[in-house]
Amino acid sequence: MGRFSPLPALSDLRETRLEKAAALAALGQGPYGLRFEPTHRAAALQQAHLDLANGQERDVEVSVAGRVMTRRVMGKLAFFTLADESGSIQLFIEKATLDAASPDAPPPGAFAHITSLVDAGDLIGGVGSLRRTDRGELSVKLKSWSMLCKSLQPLPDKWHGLADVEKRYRQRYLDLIVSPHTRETFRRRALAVSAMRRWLDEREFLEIETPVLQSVPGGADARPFETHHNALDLPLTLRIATELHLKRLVVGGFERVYELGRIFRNEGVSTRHNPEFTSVEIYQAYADYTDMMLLTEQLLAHVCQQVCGTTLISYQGTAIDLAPPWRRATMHGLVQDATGLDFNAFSSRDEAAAAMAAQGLEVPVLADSVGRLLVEAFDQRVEASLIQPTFVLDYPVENSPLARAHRSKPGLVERFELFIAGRETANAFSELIDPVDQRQRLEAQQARRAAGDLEAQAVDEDFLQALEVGMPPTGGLGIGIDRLVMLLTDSPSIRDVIAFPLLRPEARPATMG
RNA sequence: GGGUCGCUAGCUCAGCGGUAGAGCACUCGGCUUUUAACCGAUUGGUCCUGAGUUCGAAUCUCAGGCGACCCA
Repeated sequence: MGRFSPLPALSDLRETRLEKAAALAALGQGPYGLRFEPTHRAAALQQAHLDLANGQERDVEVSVAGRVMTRRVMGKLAFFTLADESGSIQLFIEKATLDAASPDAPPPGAFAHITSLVDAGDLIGGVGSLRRTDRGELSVKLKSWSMLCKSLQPLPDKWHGLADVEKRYRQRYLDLIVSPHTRETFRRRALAVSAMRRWLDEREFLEIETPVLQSVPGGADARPFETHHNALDLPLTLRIATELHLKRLVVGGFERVYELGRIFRNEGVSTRHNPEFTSVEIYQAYADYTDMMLLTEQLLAHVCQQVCGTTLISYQGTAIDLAPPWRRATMHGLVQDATGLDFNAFSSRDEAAAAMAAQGLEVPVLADSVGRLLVEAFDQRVEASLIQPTFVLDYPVENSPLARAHRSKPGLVERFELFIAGRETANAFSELIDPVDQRQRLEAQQARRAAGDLEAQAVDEDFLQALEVGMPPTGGLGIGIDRLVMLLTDSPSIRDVIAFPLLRPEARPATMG
């Protein structure tokens, strides 16, 4: 039993539909058809018969299948709109034609059956010739039809569609049935993901799946979901990143690897966050973060071109140009431009904090170093302003425990994050491969963890062991697929690009408990 | 976590202290060129839940639930 117990009024509607299903069964045609072979999809038919003039017929036999979206019945003539995945086409249902072509139908005949037993929402198949009506609507002039699935539930309002945002997420199937825009969003998402995989595969990147269940979560600053393995009596967490396992694969000799898959972070829900989301992480041996910048530009411009047909897109009314090359700027430079503060000049955390406070910036207690304050200042004053694609370079080492120390700037690491439309969209490093340095960095993280920072990373001994065996210099990159798809589909909320976003379970009346 | 807004028929919404409403959908009747078809009639309600104020609450108050948006 589902969570949606039918309300009394709804059961009346449902009851009538069940009665119609029974009537269909009594006519020898059940409410649930077997196979049906459509010769065409609606869009293909529309395309192929553009030349058919109004009021003209074309004596070809076609068959179509889909969901009845609207019904207009007038005496001895009826028009149904039939929608399939490609689009829709009208059924021209004439009593004389249909009854003559279906002599087997018992009285009162085939026309009476289709008009009285088929509701909006039902899936039917139809066979007939083509006719463009006087009003210019290409139609299948019906000779026979069959019920493929009797729907027991009413469709959402045919004019307003599904306006209730919550219902759109909870009953996504309804949203998909009535909202072409929603269908297009998920079609584009699939296109983006497959274009990305193809691009990587063509460049000899190997996709290797790594564990979702892990005993030590690592690779990102985030709280994990916790679970438990019964047979081993083992506490486990769901992965918060794929980084540490992909690096083990690089140690193992795979020089170009990636994984495109689901990540889980136990954090709040917002228009930009869903607890499970999709990322792709890409590792290339013998490369560094400058190589990853080039790769990012080319990969994302390619995906955008494939999905949108152009690299010039519009996001929430703002034009964004994804054609490479993209702006590159250091975090220090951007913060100085925005606030006038030169974080290279500060010699202590307190000095930086005082300067920030003087500029009206918030100073969180957890930000206990000049570097962390720099990132704070960036988040508060710069991030939202980075609309066109921008690589932000050279992060403080404190915030980047897995990135390699900068080759020429002390205290910094070779890292960039990509911002588009004011949002972090990608994150990359020259990977830290020095096992001794890595151990110290993770131990420092562990200490923060012990001090109460629940998002600080843990020491992963097995990973450190792998680094001791030796990992080639490597460039690593992570891209948030959901945020990318938001951009490519002009979607304001991450929930618009996740078919079934996490929602609190619906409240049930106490009596149902 | 904070703020604002929302929750009334299957759907979309109005009603804001005095008999629970409209359009669409459903059901019935009419209609051979409709496409939000049209015309007529009839159905359909835990007004999110609970407590309070009141002669009287969908409406006012408080608490709770769920959601949306903005902020952190």
